[in-house]
Parts: sequence; structure tokens; C-alpha cells
Amino acid sequence: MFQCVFSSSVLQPHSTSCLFKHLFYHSATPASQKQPEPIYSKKTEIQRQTVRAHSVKLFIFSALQVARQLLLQQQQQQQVSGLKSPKRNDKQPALQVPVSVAMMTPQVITPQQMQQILQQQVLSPQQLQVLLQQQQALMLQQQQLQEFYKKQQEQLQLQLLQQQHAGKQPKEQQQVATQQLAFQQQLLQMQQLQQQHLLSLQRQGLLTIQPGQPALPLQPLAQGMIPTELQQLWKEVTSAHSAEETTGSNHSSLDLTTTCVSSSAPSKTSLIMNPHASTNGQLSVHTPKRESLSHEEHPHSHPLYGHGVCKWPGCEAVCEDFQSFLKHLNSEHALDDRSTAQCRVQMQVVQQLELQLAKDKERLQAMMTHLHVKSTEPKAAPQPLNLVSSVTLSKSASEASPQSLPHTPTTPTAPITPVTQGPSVITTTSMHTVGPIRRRYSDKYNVPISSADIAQNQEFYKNAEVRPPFTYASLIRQAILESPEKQLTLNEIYNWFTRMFAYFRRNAATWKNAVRHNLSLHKCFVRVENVKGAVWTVDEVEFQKRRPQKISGNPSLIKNMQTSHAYCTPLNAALQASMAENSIPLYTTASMGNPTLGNLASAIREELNGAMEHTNSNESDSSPGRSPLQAVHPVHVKEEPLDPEEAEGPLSLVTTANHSPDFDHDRDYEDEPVNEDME
DNA sequence: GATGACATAAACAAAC
DNA sequence: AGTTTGTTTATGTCAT
Repeated sequence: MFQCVFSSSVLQPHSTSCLFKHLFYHSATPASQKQPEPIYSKKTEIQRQTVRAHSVKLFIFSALQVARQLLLQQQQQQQVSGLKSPKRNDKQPALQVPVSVAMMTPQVITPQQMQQILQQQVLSPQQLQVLLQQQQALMLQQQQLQEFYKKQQEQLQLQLLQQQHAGKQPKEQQQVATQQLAFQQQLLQMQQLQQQHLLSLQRQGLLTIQPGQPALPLQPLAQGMIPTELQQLWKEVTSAHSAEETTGSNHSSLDLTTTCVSSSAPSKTSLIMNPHASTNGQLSVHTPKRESLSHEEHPHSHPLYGHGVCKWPGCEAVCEDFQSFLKHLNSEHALDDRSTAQCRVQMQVVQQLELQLAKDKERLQAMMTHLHVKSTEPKAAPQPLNLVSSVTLSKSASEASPQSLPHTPTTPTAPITPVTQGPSVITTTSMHTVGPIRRRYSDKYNVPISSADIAQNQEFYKNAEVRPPFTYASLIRQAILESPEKQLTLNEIYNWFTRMFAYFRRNAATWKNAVRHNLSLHKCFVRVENVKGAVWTVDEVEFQKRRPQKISGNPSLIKNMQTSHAYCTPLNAALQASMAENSIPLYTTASMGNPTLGNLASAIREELNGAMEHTNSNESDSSPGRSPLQAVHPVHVKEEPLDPEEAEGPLSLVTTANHSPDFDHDRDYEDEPVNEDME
């Protein structure tokens, strides 16, 4: 069974769509349970799903019913002055209980809670389809509602214009106008609530906007309104004298929730307003109930929107305003395989970052502890920047720090797996991918340093002047193989070093000499005359010859190397390249640049491969440190992506990550004055 | 202790 | 002339 890589501990609301998609596709376990192979009663699960899906549907339905009721009230109000208690549609009385609860407290049903609901259950595709169809039907209905409202609005405008010309207006007329305005407010409120709801749904991957379907915010859906509240509103509206609204005023003091909004930025709300409703400008008013919106739903604080750019991973589409962003979001990032994969990627990015943060914290703690307590240790102090220190630093957190310390060689069988709060997608078996690792104390104690550590500490090495525990040859090879042409000039190699490792930003004379020395010394580096001059390439065969015992000695490691290539890091792109040469299917580009994304690319591929049925058959020959995802990573990898976009290149998200400044390629980098600061 | 891998330093030369 | 690039040698450390 597909092993759920999601950890409830790291699962954030914004990433629940990943979970949902995961569940959707794999019918995997609830995130709250991390059993490797959960066994559920399918029947029970389906029942649970059905009930919850039904609840969601009812929730939406009820919201619409309330909206209808409101409309009805207004119609009645126009005919008969007075109030009528809104009645609930009792079509489904038995099932209204949970919905009523939800409706009684609209604020309670937050997107997070919706996500919770969705997390706790597994909606089958059929159920989801039904739900979406329902929602679409509701949208249609709501559109009709909108039409009606539009007419009402025009009527109102006419009336107000008449007011301006005629001066005093009859009280009844004023009342109607007030009510209509109230209705406007209510409708706006509904729109926002609906948008909020739909957005949350969409974020969870629940909602797909069909191609021909208008964007979400254009289809308001009454939600979260309760009869009593509407009644109270109605009372307030009808009892009030005249609102200060006039035709040209966009600042209505009408407050449907007794909270006055004096926002000076009506554009914020107008951005998300229904264009139909705002055609005559009447709806440019700010939404009174904006406060009820959760903070994250605020247009300007949308996680996927900022600085006029869609922040969907790999997108960066320019959206002039929030509305266009929403359109873009719904059209370009709908619920499909790609979005799902990207969502999962993002989730793992977050997960990885959290893991990295935890590890760095732990590392810091270990460093401090070490330096404070054992500063007199003979071996710890001598060479702060030598290999010992780098090894220690690279390992202290992910592995048992004491074991990684030179002076505490106590446990040869120490776990070499990075501590994983959630399932780590980085494998220690990728350690050989970067090539020989400088052997120092760590090997002595049988605690190999993995490039996974390096990868996870990529940022660390880029920012901290800690020497990477790899040989020059390995790093040179890495630099060369990361390049698209698999060849670099000496200067480009220099740049790669300085870019990737803060350590190499100083003592340039030393390590540059070493680089040159290595290039000349090792046969694996071949100098090729080029038009521009000379470039260096890697003879992979020669490189592997250099240390045959390292890899050939352990077949399982080789196998793991191949199977774990997906989790490759920037430092093991070399292996990827070599594997590419050997026609081993690989999303090489996707794995480059960002370790996390490399891992995630594998997750995507895994998903594309339909790896949920994949078993842990490889576990027997996996290293002890393999994470669950690694364990289930398929050896067989389809070469042809399902998505045409993926076929022509890596996922956009991955591509974007590759374009991260930190991982810019040498080719892009060589134009920059890199060496100036290090000389 | 021999050997290999590696780092570091340095001398030297050719090319730029 | 100075710098960069490339080669080679020497030396030391460390692990096997």
C-alpha cells in the first residue's frame, strides 16, 4: 500500500490539499495515523466518507437556502412592510443537525475546520465529483440570484437618482432602498464568505473550476448566514432611518453585524467583488463583515498572492489585482495532476524546511553544548575549519551528535539516518553519489557522512564557513556535472565552489590551487579545448575507477544509489548525470538545485507512477536509514510523464526552484562578479 | 609499515 | 607585466 508521507505533525492547513489529493488518489490513511500499513475497514471508511461528504454538501446547500430565504424576504418586504421570520427549508430535517450547527456559527466553520473534516476522512472520487457537481449547481443557482439582485440594484439606483433630483423621498421608498442596500451588503457578505469557502476548498484541492466555468469569486454562494442573524439584520435595516449612503458614496455605514467598518481601503474588498454586482458601482463599498473573514483569507494576505504575482510554486504569473489572481488561480491551478503534484511538493518542501529547522536548532544546541562542555578536548579544538569540524557540524543534528563527535566513538552501529520527525525523503544511501567523502573521524567510527546531510545542510554550507566533507575531486565533478553541458571552465568551477560553499569564499589561493591540482592530477577530469578556451569534463568511468571499493563493494548500496537518485541533492547530481548516461530514468533536472525538490520530484514521479500499490520490497536491501518514502520509492520509473508539460521539462515548480538565486547555474553565475569578494 | 587517497603548498610554464 | 590556467613535484595526514 502506498505509504503516506504526510505527517500530521507537520501538516499545515495550507497544505492539506496535498493530503486531500493524496487521499484522493491513493485512498491512503488519514494523516492523523502514521501506521506504515494501515488497515481499515473499507466499508466503514466509505460510510464515514459518505457522511462527511454529505455534511459538506449540506453545508453548501443550506447556505444557499438561506440566501434564497433572504431573497424571498426581500421580495416579501417590498410588498409588505414588516418582517417574517425566516424559515428553514426542512427538506432534509434529519440531516440538518450538523449543518445547523455549522450554520449557527458561520465563523466556526473556518477553512481550517473544513480541512479538518477533509483530513479526517477520505472522499472517494465519486463523492467528490458529486460534491463538486452540487457546488456547480449551486453556483448556477447563485448566478440566478445574482441576476435578480442586479435588477434590484438597478432599480435601487434609479430610485436613488430620483431621490437626488426630487429631494425628499417617501419613507417607504427610503425603506426599500435601505433594505436593498442591506441586501447588497448581505450579498457581498455572502460573496466573500463564499469566496472564502471556495478558496479553502480549492486550496485543499477540493475544487476544480471547469474550463468553461467562470472564476470562483464570480459566483457568490450564500454561506454562513443564519436565519436569526438575517432576521436581526433585517430588523436593524428596517428600523433604521436612512442610511447615509447615496448614489455616489461608496462608504456605506450599514453594518450588518453591528461592527462598523471604516476602512479607507475599499479596494480591498472591491477586488473580490462580483463584477456583475459592481457594474454600477454600487457594490464598491467595503464589506461590512470583512472582519469575520479569517486573516489568511484576506485578499492581501493570500498565501498564494503577493506583490501582484501568483505565488503558486513555479508560477509567478503577474496578476494585476486579486480578482485576476483568483481567476488565474482557478484556471491555471485547478485540481489536476500537476497541481496535486505541486501541492505535494510544496508540502514536502515545508516539511523539509521544518525538519531542517529542527535539525539546525539541534545542531546549534549540540555545538554549543560541545564547545561549552568539551572545549578542552584535544581533537575538537585544533582545526576549526578542518574536516573534523565540518563533519561534526554536518552531522551533529541529524544524527546522534555525540556519535558524530570525534571523542565519543562509542557506538559503531549508530543510526545513520537523519532524525525524521516526519518521513524523511532524503536517503543516506545517496552518500556515494557525490563521490568520495573525505574520511576523517566519522568514518573511523563507522558513521558515514551522507550527502543527504550535506544536502540538508546546503544552506548551512552556503552560509557558514564550514568546510564541506567532500574531496576536491568530488566537488569538482559535482560542479561539472551540474552544468547543462557537463563541462565547465576553471573559473566556472571556482564560481561553483564559492557559490555553494561559504568556506570557499576565503582562502581562495589555497583551494583554487587545490582545484587546479586536482583537475590536473586526476585522470577523471578531462580537459577539452573549446572555442572559448578550455573546459573541463568528467570521465565518469575514470572517476569510478578511482574508488572502486567504495561502491562496487556493496551491491546493495549501488542499488540504493539508483533507487534513491530521486532524492538526490545538488551534490549528487553527478550521479544523476552518470545515471542519465546509463539510461537510467531520472528527472535529473528536477533533482538538481534543491534537495528538497529533488525529493519531491520523486514524490511526483511516484505519484505519476501510481506507486501507491508499491510495496516495501526493497526494504530488505535498503540501508538502515531509509525513510519510509525512500523505502517505497519505486525502482521502476516510468520515463514518460503523464503530463505533457512534464514531458518537456521538469515541473515548473522544480524549475523555479532551480532558478533560485542560490542555485543559479554557473552559466548564469559566471557573469556575476563572484570572485571579487573572495580574493 | 606499506599503500592509497587526499590536502596543501609551491615551482614552473604557457596562455591570456 | 600581471594574471590566469595548467602541470608537476613535494610533503603531510589519515585510513585501510
